Amino acid sequence: MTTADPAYRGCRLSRDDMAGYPFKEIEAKWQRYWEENRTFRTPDDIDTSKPKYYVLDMFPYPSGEGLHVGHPEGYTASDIVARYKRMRGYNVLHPIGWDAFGLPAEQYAVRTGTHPKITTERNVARFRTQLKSLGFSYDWEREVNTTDPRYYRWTQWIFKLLFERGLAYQEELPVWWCPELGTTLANEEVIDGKSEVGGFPCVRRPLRQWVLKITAYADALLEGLDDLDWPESTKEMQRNWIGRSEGAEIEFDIEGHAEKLRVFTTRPDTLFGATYMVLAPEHGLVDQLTSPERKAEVDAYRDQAARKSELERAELQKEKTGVFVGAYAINPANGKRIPIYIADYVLASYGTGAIMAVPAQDERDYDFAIAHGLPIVRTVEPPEGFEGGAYTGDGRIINSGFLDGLTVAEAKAKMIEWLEAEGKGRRKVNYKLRDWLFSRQRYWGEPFPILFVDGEPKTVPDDHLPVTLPDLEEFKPSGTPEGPLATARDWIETVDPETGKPARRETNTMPQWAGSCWYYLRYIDPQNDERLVDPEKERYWMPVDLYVGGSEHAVLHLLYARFWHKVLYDAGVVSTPEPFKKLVHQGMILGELEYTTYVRDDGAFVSAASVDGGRDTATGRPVTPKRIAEAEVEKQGDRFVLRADPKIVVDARAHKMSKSRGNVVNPDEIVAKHGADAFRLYEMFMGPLEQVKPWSTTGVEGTHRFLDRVWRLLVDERGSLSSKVAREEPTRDQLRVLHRTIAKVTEDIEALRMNTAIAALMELTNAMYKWDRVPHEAAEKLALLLSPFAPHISEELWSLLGHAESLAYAPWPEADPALLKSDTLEIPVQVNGKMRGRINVPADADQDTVIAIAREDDNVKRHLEGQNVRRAIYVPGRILNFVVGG
RNA sequence: GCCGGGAUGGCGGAACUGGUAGACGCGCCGGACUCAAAAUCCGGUGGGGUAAAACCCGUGUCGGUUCGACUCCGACUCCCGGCACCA
Repeated sequence: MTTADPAYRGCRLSRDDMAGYPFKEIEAKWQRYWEENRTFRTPDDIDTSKPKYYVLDMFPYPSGEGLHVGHPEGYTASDIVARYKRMRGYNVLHPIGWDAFGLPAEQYAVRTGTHPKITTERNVARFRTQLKSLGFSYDWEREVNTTDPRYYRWTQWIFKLLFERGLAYQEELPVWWCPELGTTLANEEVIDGKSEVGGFPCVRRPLRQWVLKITAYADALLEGLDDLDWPESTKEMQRNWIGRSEGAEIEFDIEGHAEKLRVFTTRPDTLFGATYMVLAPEHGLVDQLTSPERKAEVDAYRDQAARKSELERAELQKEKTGVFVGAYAINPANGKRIPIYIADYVLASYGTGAIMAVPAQDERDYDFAIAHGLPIVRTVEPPEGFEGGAYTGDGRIINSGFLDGLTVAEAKAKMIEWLEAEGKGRRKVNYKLRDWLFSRQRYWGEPFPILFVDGEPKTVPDDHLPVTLPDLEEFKPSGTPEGPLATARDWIETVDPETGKPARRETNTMPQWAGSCWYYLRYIDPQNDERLVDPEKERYWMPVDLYVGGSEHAVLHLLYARFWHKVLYDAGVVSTPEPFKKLVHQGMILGELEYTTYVRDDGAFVSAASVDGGRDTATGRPVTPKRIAEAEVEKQGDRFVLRADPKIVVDARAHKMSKSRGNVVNPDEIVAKHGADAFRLYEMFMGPLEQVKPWSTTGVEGTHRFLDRVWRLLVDERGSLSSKVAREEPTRDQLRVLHRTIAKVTEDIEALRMNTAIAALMELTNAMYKWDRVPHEAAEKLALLLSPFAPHISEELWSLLGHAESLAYAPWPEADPALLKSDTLEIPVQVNGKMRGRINVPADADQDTVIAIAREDDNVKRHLEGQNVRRAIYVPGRILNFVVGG
């Protein structure tokens, strides 16, 4: 680092803001210093003998709204760790970039005609300014942007790799088609039959699509989870999403037909109890199996099922509908004829799209059997007194021939053995995970590096990458399943560079997930035009040591990224099987706590306890919610009531921030009013990082006040170092407080407990206010400890304390264990587990001494008076408990 | 319905392996400074009780283990997040 330019040091700190320290000048000054001195630049040629730490933030989508207060929460936590690790001597990689492809920019383009590139540039510029204003220690020279052709060239390169490895294929698939958006959507972008963006109705229709074979990695993705330091809930969500289940595939003969019916079951042990079969309405054999006299009914049912939205199918689940197709299958275990039905409670997309129904051991089958008068044969003996219909627990096998008397687990194994010996079935593992629909009919996404030559797809040669997006005049979705790119004739019609034959380009583009699947690799080597990432650099920096981002990405982004990473690992491009070693989700920040009353149409207040569905339950008349001030309510028992009329219960809760509710907090305003340091500090002080927590305006004022106190402790009215700061040795007591704080802050940062680390710094400051003079050393340590949290003020204090260089690489203070202990201890004394007094004892006092001192305490003495002390339990240094009585 | 997380003062939260419940901050109350206000500084602040103490109650509910439980065990209530006919 270069010596601070006198221009910075001489920066006049204006005194017009009498209310507090001059944070505006300080923050602007240090942001400029860091930028001009490239303080947080992580060089390409690095001393690799030093340990590394890769701290990654989930990069933002640069929306037109700008940053919201949720972004800086995770970003501040990771920045604290990055700054801390630098001071501990690590090489730190702490980058940021832009996930800038996506629907909003395209929709904006449709509305206004503004090219998404323009919108994106504008939004990125705004985000960049906002992030810089918060003092994050990113290496800005490593910024990546998924919409930059130099970046998406490598996204395309990875797609080629997937294609060449047989992991990308085309298929006619029923996909969600949204007429309003004029595009298809992935399953996860459709909620209850409506588009996630916009809430427009969607229908399913078949379309030629690119699909990635993520199912080939299902087991690897499942097993890889075990060793990851990730939130258990997220790992569990991924496990459920993959949905591995073990069982058997069984073949049923069909009476009078050559075809066999294959089903998947996790309960092969119950085969003897299979009394009918069900096909999904979409199943391929339905037409063949339907008898002429049943055809009308079956067709009607299928039509009806096809028209039902997912929502309706889900909501009508109480009633199990279905129709008999007029054919029978033969149960391979007992040779019995069992009827075949179609019913929409069987999903076409899972397993084989057909099931064997065992009503005695499956609730859904039981409901259906009852509704359609089908036989129910128990094959597992329920426990005595069992009242329900289907029994799904363990027990002894009955009515099952050669399985009788076994447990469920034993019978499963034996049945599979039998099926395999008889050639009627086999062991089988099934997954809920489906292959990943990877194409979108949009403009603002990565083009596929694919040419169709003679109707066959082939990849574009590497030296012709990237395939760049053509500039369009018109961004409207064509309204047909062909995307907007279909209108770019000159772009589509091209020549295969390898054969010279005419070729057509793929007009689909990749989904937004593509760019975010591998961006963490590009940060390592962002300018490399020869390779995706230099292998040597990759080996040094990977894996990501800490990844911070929202839990809304718990499944999709994090699963897709792991999938790509594993493919790259198998291809030898990366050196680790998993990309993200430790993962943390920041909790959502809600709006300020609100008190809400309900006002009836006649103007009367209605108690929140008797409001349901927007109506007063007593009179049935409509009510409107009305927000009221905190001063108007008081707590009574476990609820809040109106102060003026305690019969009226008031709702007290914090809501998600939303424009419609008008409770959105704008970070720019907070920074302008209280400064970036106070803002960062407050975001961390609110509570545990992972927890959902409500915003509080007075809370920010509190952290601002704390920084004012720190400033006034060390700086006088003229902006110079206070005369209280003295070149003198700290006393033993001062050292103890100081070193306890060092130990606490260090442990807390390591464990990401930023809230308690800040509390410790506040305690230290409170203690220092009681000192007559502040030893220089103590002031320095305070500045260093505070610097990861509130870097600007800390740098300014550090500089006032006589340092010419930034503290960004100053060694982190070490706690001396010898200084943590005090000479005397305060020991709480209990009698029969109840607190009766406190005594002061020498730190090295033995049990007998402690007991003797305790017996002298007046209050303890009174409780021991005339009592028989049966035991005295002394936990050294912690507590003493007398057990008395008969 | 299933899976995961949670419930502690007026509010956000703290209490690490069972050992002083309520750190720290907000809010509120009182005092100092000021003509006054703001800002700042000092003190108080779970509920009851007392002149002050003592003492009693208190970590969603009920029960258990223990010298001792916010913490461990069992049952339950409510809240938040996710999945949801996955055979």
